[in-house]
Amino acid sequence: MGNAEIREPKQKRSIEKKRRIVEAGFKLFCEKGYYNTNTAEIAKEAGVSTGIVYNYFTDKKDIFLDAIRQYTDGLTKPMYAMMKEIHTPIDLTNLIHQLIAMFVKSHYITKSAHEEMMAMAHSDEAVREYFCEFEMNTAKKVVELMEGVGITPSNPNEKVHIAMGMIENLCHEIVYHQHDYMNYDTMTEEVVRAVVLMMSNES
Amino acid sequence: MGNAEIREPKQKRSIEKKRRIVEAGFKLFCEKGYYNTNTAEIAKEAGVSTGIVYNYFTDKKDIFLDAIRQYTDGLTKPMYAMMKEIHTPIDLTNLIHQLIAMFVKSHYITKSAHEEMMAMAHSDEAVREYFCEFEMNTAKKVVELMEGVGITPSNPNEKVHIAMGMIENLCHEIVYHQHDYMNYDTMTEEVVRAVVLMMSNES
Amino acid sequence: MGNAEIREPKQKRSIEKKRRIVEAGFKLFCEKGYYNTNTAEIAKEAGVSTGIVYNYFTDKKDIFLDAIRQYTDGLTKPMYAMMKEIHTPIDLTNLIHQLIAMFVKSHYITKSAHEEMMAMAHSDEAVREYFCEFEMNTAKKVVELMEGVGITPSNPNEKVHIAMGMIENLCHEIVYHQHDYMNYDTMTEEVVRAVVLMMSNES
Amino acid sequence: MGNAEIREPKQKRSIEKKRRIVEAGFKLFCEKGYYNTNTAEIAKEAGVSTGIVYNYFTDKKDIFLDAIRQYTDGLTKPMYAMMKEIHTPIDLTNLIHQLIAMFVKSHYITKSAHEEMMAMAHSDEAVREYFCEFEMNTAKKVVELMEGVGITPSNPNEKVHIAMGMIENLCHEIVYHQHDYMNYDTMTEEVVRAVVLMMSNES
DNA sequence: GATGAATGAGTCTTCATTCAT
DNA sequence: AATGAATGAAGACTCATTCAT
Repeated sequence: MGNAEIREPKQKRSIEKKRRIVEAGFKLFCEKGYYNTNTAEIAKEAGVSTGIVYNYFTDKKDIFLDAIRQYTDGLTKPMYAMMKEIHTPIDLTNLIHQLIAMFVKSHYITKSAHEEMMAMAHSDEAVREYFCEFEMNTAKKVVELMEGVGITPSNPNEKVHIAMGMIENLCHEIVYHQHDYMNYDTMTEEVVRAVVLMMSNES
Repeated sequence: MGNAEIREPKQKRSIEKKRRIVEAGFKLFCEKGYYNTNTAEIAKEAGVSTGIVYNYFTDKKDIFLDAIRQYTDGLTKPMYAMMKEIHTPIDLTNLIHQLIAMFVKSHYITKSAHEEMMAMAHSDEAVREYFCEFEMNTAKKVVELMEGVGITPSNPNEKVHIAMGMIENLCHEIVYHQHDYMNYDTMTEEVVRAVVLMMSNES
Repeated sequence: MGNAEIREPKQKRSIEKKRRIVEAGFKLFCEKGYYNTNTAEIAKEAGVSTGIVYNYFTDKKDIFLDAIRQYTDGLTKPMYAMMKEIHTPIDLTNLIHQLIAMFVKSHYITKSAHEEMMAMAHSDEAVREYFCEFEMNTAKKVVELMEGVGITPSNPNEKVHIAMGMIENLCHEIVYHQHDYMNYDTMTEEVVRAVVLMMSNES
Repeated sequence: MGNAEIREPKQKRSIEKKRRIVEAGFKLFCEKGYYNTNTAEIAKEAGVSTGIVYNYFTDKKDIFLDAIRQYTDGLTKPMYAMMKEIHTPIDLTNLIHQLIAMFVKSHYITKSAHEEMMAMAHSDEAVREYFCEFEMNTAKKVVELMEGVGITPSNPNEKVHIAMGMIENLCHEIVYHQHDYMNYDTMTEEVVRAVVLMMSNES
């Protein structure tokens, strides 16, 4: 039946249009959630007609998948860039601080993309797979980069995973929850300390 | 809306019926997500008619709110119970291990309730509020209990929050992601070590 | 996902409602064709809401399938009934005349159901299958009935098929085309004569 | 609508392009039906842009009308050619056999064009009219040709119509339905016999 | 209290047709 | 003449909620 062909835009204008749709979708998904955003809104936000969306994406979920690709890239690219700049000797404490600052900034930008992605991962195999691979790749990359600068803890995979989770949680806390019985500077200090301690435990 | 009165069931049979609806909703929300579960399914799973659901709940979201109440209770009650049993002197390492084991068990039961809840928190003020308060109360309670058994780290609020986040992440990792490049026993060891180290840092 | 359950109505009122929907669909499909009839129109014509249609049918095509079932039943039932009444000795000429009269009447009622069905058979496997089986069963039944009254031509299957086709064409001609350069009484006479001749050719 | 002028192409290249579009449309309509074929597919199959289609045709239905013109021409031209070659004395049996062979061949080529056309005739006045006239003209022409070779049955119009219908049905049966309880050689024999008998009945 | 049939607004998606280039 | 990206109206189907019984 529907052999609507999805064109991978090569023209500059088309690329730009596709980008605008993804961006619009991403923004709305984050603000209101996937299921509370309809395609008409996305199209309107992107400044295009509803029909054209389906020239670039197979369906609504396809927009979402592209959106989380953008989100994860936005998260990892600056991290990798930062870590490539590092040269020994390293002040690990300082480095983690910088990483956290960077992540917090990303979180402010990407808003609630992460939770939305996690939630989608329940019911959607493609999202789950993407997310799982993303986590793995990121962790591996970080382990590599750490090795490159002489940080070689025992159980590096596990530690990196734990540390990334802690940082992730911290960012969320800072960006969203704003529990007023906590001091976020203090919390950050504690996270940094814990991560540094963990990574210092040489094998 | 209208003047549909939501009755708080006093009769035993009614209480039981309401409980069954919440349980059915909880189960299905976890399995398939809030938006992929419809009220007819919930009613069927609960063994009641679709109409009766609206005698006990104002709307679908109301079921969800009750469901997450059940989820959080299921999470915290066993924890509180366990911690009340503790008497000094404490083997903190062992205690954390036990806590993790307990959480993992809860996670296996409650499945993906947590992510679903987080995702709903975006678009729904009531959910967000509930969740925020829940986290705060739990953390405070834990701090209290810790004090009671003589564990008094510096920045207790922040540390408890961080530790709970780590344990939460660990559980998720164990229950869902199954990254095969990681050893979960090792990961657990590392989490326990980090938490113990953190909590041992007396003020 | 959608496990919308199609209920086979047992209640009198429900059966009546399902019947009304099929009838409305049948009428509109015949008048305007399958693709020019939308579900809202069917619902309106049946005097029900659009939603309720999907309680009784899985989709639009399901209505169509039921409609053609009704059409074919309407076609064959009176034929079978008539043939059962026959007792030897037979006036074959008279019988064929009666059959044609009956079919013409059915065609006036069912309008263009037949062509619509044939057209649908192209693109839809279920329709094709149903139609093919229907033709076979009808032909076999007719052969049987003929044997029962002592009409035993050579190649009965083929002849019955040919004869039914001729009668079908004749009916269509009479009901729809109204070519004014032809005399339909004459045409009928000729069809009857040809069929009688064919069937008289004993094996 | 508008003032979109449909140009009747005079240029060789344009004529060729229009022909390609009709051919593509015809092919796809037959394969998948009118409503399951979209203009983009037709354009692609024809190797032209979607836009150019509307330079040669007012709308989608216009392509269809041209396509059935092509279909009917493909059907009648070889028939007329064959009948012109005939000289008395005639072996009517043999002639009908040849005609059937020719029609079957046409049917294999044109696939399901006929049913599609019939179905469209319901909802579209232009199609109905075209088809009605086509049938009439063909029948008249056949009667003429028959007279030319000395075949002059009583009621020639009616008989030709009936005979053409029988042959049409036979072809469809052979090409599409493939009922395996029938022998198509036998069926063909019977059709030929019936037609010959009918035409031999001189007035 | 209980049922489940009924409602109809809302959603994703398609596609004939147009138009800027 | 030609392109193919863009439009937007229309349609099939879903589902939270209501209400007659």
